[in-house]
Amino acid sequence: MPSPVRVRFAPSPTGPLHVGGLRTALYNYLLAKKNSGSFILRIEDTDTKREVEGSYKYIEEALNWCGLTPDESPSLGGEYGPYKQSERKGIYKEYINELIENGSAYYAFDRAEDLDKHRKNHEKRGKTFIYNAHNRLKLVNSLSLKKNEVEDLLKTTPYVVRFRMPEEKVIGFYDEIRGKIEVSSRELDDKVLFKSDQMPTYHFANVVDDHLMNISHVIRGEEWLPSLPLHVLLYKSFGWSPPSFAHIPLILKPSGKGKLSKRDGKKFGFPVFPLKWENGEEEYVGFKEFGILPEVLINYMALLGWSKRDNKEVYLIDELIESFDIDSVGKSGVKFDFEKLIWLNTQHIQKLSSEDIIKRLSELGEENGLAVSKDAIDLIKPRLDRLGDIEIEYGYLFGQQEVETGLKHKLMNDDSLSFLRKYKTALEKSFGNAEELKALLNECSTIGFGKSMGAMRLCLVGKLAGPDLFELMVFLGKDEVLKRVGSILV
RNA sequence: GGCCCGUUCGUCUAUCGGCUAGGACGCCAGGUUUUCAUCCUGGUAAGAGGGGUUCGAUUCCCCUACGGGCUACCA
Repeated sequence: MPSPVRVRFAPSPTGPLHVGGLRTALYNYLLAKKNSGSFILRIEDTDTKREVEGSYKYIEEALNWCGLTPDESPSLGGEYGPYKQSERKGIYKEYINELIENGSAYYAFDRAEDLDKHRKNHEKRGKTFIYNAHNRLKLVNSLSLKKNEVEDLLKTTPYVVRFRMPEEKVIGFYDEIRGKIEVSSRELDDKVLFKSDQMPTYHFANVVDDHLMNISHVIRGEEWLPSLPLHVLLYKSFGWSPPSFAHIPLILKPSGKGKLSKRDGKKFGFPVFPLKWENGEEEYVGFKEFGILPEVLINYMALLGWSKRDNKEVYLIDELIESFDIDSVGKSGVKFDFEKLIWLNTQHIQKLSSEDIIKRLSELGEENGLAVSKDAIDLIKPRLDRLGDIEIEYGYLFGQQEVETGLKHKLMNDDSLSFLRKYKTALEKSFGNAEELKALLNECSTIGFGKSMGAMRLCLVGKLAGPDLFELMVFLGKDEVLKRVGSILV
């Protein structure tokens, strides 16, 4: 029987969850669910200085909103807890000692300033300083010092624990997406595993936790690929068998260079976070507030870097779980395409019933007191591309709108005004269904059907847009229609 | 600078040695809708460059270019 699939999403609480992180979480989730496995949320808060208040809560809420609910997490608990690395300090201490004892790691006492100096000196000579087999005996550590010196220093000075990288060794490893990769250990350095504040670094905590939590597959961003050899060596040093690894490509800016960053949202005019994020001066609108459906965000993130041969584009989460496979994930960085997200949103919205849309709107708290009736949604659904700003975009459904002055000058002449007067009088006497209203307009029209509609539309909507004129009239009702026509006649 | 990863229409992608290189978004044109949107039809547009291997390369190999990542007691 194969061992169960257990995957983890392991963000640092250094700010809101961004789309890259969301996609990593999604791919992990899909792999877990496809294999009836577990999806674990682990918080990697080993750098206390960079921790941002509210991040954890945000990450959890964002995952829940998207439907990527973990099976085990800091707040849910689970058999393999604690799920916050800051609460696992004792565990790391125990395991780091094991590595020191078996000779895979050693103490180092170099001051940060001294190492910086070395780096700068090397740089000046066009070289790179690496803390490795070539240099470590010239530096201050338990490999270069005598035993009693080390013992003294351990009591008096801060120290770190470094990995003892083999001098010359080809490290081969396998990535599910990229295949076989080989690196010479000569290029690698003696990475710090344990910091002087007694906290582990990412590399160490990550390996220990993945092993202890019985993680079967590690799916993470491509930025970790260069440190994979180190991680593989760490597993070896412990005598553990490593999980399988898949490094997924990064999400890039829509245009220009580099990774998608939180500033890009403002720059390009779209959200980059699932939910609203406020932190002091910072304030970002999320996809949720913008009116993107959570299932659409998920659908789009899945498609960004992954596809099936069948050309299918519109997926529900269950279909994704069914179809997903890690080796169909692309290798190259992908640019975020907001237009396509909006298109997908439209597609999903059209599949919802008007009742569903109203329910979604009320969940969003979309506009308090705004009475979005089923009739209103029926009217605008085909042109609904997002669930945000309905009271602005379709304000004419809920109250009279300012008439665009340019159009007013263009369309409102003596002829059209006299038509409107005539139609208004007729409507006062008889205001029937859409069909009848249309016939009535035809009767009253002195300026041609098209122009008459234009004039009416301008009165009711304020611009030349919107749903079918006669259905709109029925929706607004006699009084409102007469009021709006009346106000333009004044 | 060093190391690692990548490179098919503007964008997301299909193709796992036989290609008239397919789909989707966008854009353009036409049709339906007496507005707009929806919808339908059609069009636009791609294998970074150079060497190999091969009967045949987008597919395999090498070089170059470009893009991205890493190079912290950050993750």
